[in-house]
Amino acid sequence: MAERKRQVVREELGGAALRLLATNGFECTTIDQIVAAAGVSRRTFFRYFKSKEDVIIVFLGDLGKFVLEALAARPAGEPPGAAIRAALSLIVDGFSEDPAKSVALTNLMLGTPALRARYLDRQAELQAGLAVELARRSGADPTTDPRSDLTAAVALKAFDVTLARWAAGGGTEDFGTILDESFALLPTRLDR
Amino acid sequence: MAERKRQVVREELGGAALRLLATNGFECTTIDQIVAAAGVSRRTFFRYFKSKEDVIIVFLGDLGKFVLEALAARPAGEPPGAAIRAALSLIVDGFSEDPAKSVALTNLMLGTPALRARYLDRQAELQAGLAVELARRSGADPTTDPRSDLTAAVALKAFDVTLARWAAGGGTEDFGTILDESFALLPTRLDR
DNA sequence: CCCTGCTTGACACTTAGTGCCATCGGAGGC
DNA sequence: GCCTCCGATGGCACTAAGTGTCAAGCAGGG
Repeated sequence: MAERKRQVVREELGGAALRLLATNGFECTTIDQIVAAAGVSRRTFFRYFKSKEDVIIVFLGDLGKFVLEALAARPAGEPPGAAIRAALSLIVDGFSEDPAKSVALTNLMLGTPALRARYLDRQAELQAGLAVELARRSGADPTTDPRSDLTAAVALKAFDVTLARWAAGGGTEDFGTILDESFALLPTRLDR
Repeated sequence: MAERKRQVVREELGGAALRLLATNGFECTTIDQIVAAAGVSRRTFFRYFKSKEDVIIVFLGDLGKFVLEALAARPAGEPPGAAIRAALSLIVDGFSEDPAKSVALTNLMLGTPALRARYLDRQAELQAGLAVELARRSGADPTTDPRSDLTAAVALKAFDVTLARWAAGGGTEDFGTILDESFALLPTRLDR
């Protein structure tokens, strides 16, 4: 009940922030503007988000967790590249639900230094998670063998390249298709 | 003459900042402390550095430029992986000049979220630069062909893994050797 | 000697982010 | 129906990062 209410405020705040940030840019939008639009106090904002960046970045953390779960659920015999590609489908589907919003968010994130930096940091975290999962699947020791780490890095970079290209094209191309292309063009086949 | 003086102040400021940041941590060190140690005013600090993060991050930009120049100077026929590895020797040498300081700096950077994020952003910039240079060497069109981008990403990730491992080991191992190992363990050979 | 250009310090101001406390409103016990 | 407890909120004060502005100091050059 209280939980429900909290969720409402969170969405109101997130929605107002997203709208303003996408319109005015990250640096030019102040938290006072956001809370005014959402109808709560400044102090309340910081009870829902750790920082201004956090409004945009938080959901990436959940997304990463879902991808990790998806990877863990892939069949054991599947090659690493295919497994990661499949796990990423989750994000691909998310994007196609509301392409316009996804493109706006992506451009905001990739176009704002502070946000881009945070995005990369989150991605590095995900990469580490993927690496331990890949190591578990292959039976390698991730502390001494960097191969799974490198494989995860390569796969995520393919995703990165795809994301940039997709957003640059305004989201008109099919994300899944470009992603497959990127994986195919990888300077390795990621099949072990 | 004025230029000389400016350089002195810059080094004084950078040195004081580095010492304090390494000792007290990034968040716990205030700019007031830094300028007090360096003997200049708060305002002057911001005439030399854009932000607190900048003190640590600026030199990465120069480093990146040097690496790009080094890559451009490699013989045309050399495979991409070998060329990048060779270009990175520059950084390897820089590290071995003062290992203790390098390790401290690395740990500070990788251990502080804000700095790590900026580091990754700089690295992404370098990656883009490497990609256009690789494309130029291979005659590919970087706007449509993501292969050079992916190759650069893979190589830098090998560097990343190496850096983390080297810093974790306290800088006792030989950086160049671990870097070679990482490149050898890459899930691809980067030879085209 | 004075003029010019550059660097610096001081002050004021905006904004992000945090700690603290008073208040309000709903859920449940009597 | 009333009281109580608890979580959410708002307001206030405070620290710290940055930025704009201006006046003073300090070179070198005519």
